[in-house]
Amino acid sequence: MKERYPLPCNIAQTLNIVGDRWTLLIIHEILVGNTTFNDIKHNLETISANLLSTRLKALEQQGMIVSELYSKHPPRYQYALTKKSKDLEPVFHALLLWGREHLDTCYKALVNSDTGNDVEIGYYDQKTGERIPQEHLSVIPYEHQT
Amino acid sequence: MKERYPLPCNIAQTLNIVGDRWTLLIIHEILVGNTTFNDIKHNLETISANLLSTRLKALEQQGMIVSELYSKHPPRYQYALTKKSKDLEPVFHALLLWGREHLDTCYKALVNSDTGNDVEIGYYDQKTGERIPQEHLSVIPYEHQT
DNA sequence: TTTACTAAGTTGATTTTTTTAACCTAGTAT
DNA sequence: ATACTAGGTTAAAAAAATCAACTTAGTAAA
Repeated sequence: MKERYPLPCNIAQTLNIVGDRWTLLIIHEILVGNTTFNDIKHNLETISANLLSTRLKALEQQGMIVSELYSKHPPRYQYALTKKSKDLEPVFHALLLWGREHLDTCYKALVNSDTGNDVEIGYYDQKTGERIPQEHLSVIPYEHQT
Repeated sequence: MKERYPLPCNIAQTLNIVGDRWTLLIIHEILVGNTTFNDIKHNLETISANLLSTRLKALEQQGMIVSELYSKHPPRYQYALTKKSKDLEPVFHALLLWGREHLDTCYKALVNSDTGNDVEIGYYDQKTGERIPQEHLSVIPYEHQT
């Protein structure tokens, strides 16, 4: 595995996996239910077949997706997300909300289906469940396992 | 402006602005306080000077950063984030947390500075302030302004 | 006052990635 | 028999990124 960003940083290392052109959009298509090669290809409109093929293979190698034969005769595949890529949802939501705020033309909103109100991202203490104000967030070095 | 991803999707349009190689990492460097050309360059290690130069110009055109002369003699510039790019913080936090969970070697953690506990991303209703469980989140089309 | 060094880049050549376009193999449908 | 669809592959061309050298203006040291 060649590393594009050889930096000791979660963000850089995460982008080594999902930061290639089209990759996040491909995962997002599968997430919203477009599971076959052509579904994805048609929805992403301008992606080329060979690049989609390359990306799907790389994602499978990374354990981000699995491909399964859903029809033997004729052979037809469909792609499914693993937990690893489903866990990107907050990234997608964060990008969507940024777009809602800052794009000239916004296409989607994230709402509370109970109230119809707009949703915002917040930070919560994993143990106490309490909401944490921005000022109390702290990025700390994490001594890692070898 | 040539659009890389010509799709009616907040995520694609947002990635048209910040999805180019190195771009998010450059913004992140400025966010953590590395404000001069060489600060950024040295911290990103393998980025080339011309690409950094190109990206900074594009980001300035997009209103993501501003450059200011901080020394007239000799002329020295430093880059600062605008609200537009500061609002990417949830994206960075989401990427960091994904890395914390899924990278083989994780470098950083996001904690509650009061308790030292790990932080997780959650969603709350903009009006009521209540926390919203995943199942009640809904992405809806947003009729946009011309 | 020549030499070396730093900040903040620019320029041009090379390499890597992406895109474009054509092609392929099964199987289906008409 | 002909056309069409799913799910790709291959090769060539174009675009983007990297590498290496160079620039300009100022500072510092000998």
